[in-house]
Amino acid sequence: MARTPAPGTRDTILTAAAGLFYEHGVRAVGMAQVVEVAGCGKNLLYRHFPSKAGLAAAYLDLVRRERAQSAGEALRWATTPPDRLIALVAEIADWVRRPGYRGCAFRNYLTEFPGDDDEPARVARAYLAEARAEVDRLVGQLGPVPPSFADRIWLIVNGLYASTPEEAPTAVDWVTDLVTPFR
Amino acid sequence: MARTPAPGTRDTILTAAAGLFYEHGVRAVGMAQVVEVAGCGKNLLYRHFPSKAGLAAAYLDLVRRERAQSAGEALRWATTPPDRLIALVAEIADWVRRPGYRGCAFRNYLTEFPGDDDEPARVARAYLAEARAEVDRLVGQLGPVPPSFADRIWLIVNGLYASTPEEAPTAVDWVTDLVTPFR
DNA sequence: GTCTATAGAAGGATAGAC
DNA sequence: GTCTATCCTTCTATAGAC
Repeated sequence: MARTPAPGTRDTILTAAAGLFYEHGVRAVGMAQVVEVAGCGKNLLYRHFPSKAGLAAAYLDLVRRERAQSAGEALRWATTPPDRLIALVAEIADWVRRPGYRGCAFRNYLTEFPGDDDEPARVARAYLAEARAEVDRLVGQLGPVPPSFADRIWLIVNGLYASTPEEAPTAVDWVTDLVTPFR
Repeated sequence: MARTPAPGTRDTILTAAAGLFYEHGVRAVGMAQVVEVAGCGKNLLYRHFPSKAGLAAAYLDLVRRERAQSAGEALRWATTPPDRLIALVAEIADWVRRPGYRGCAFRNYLTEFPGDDDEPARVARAYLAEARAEVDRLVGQLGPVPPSFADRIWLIVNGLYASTPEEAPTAVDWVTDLVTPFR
């Protein structure tokens, strides 16, 4: 009889790769390093993922799902558009303040592979476009606002992703100030 | 007499390397590529620069000098602290809107080599610390401001570096609004 | 002839892919 | 584990300017 495939292998490999990719950057991490941390053989890695780009795409998609779930929970109890905007920025700030935060995974990938249009780059760009669209949507529900309002919120979001843990609350306080007149 | 060494060789190599490093990222560019674009031999490259890290450090230092000169010219005619803050952000926005802009070279390097503490990383971190200190200095000269004022200006600056050319004016307009009461 | 420059191969390490 | 390719770096061979 052949050996039964372990059920959680793909997740084990993906979790190991995600941690390494985020901490050191995708380019800096080799496939050998991934299999070492994952504790599996190289053939098993290539059975589950077609290439390093495929593994990177799965890594970014994992982060996307984690971010979507975390944002969904944070926005669950915020019902009005201003409260939802505050909650959205506060959730990002919580992420920035988590130990080991090393910037936005999607922006980091696009910095590491500028001009590329492979699968992980498309995942990263799609996430950023969707995040921007979410800001536009919430600002549109705010009521009558100056034409630059959404751009300013997005500017704060972009700055927040580049912030240190100590600077993160500044963004939340500022967005709170900006949307409070609409509460 | 022996053949006279070409005078501008170091600058030629450095300019070629800087263009490649900024456009594609430091990790993505090989020394052979630098040699090819510079139009020189590998011997000459390693005679002028000790290693790839040394070349990367010289690249970041070149950008630092370019940025310092550009900022110096932009701030020359702005005498009051609020005008100088506006000019500082407007100069960055001009940089962002230049064709071929691919983010802040210093932040990009630190994203490509997280955790590293080699010479180019130190150049990058020193530049960012100095830029933040400059903001703090100018805000301190504004007069009595809320305690978060400098953090908010810095948040805009960080967001501006991550902006598209179309979004860049938002940052300038906002800073103008923020400092106008102090003019 | 002497020095510098380029071109290219070689070494040693490490990468991704099978 | 192996195979191929590429990385950075060094070294050799050769061409060209003085």
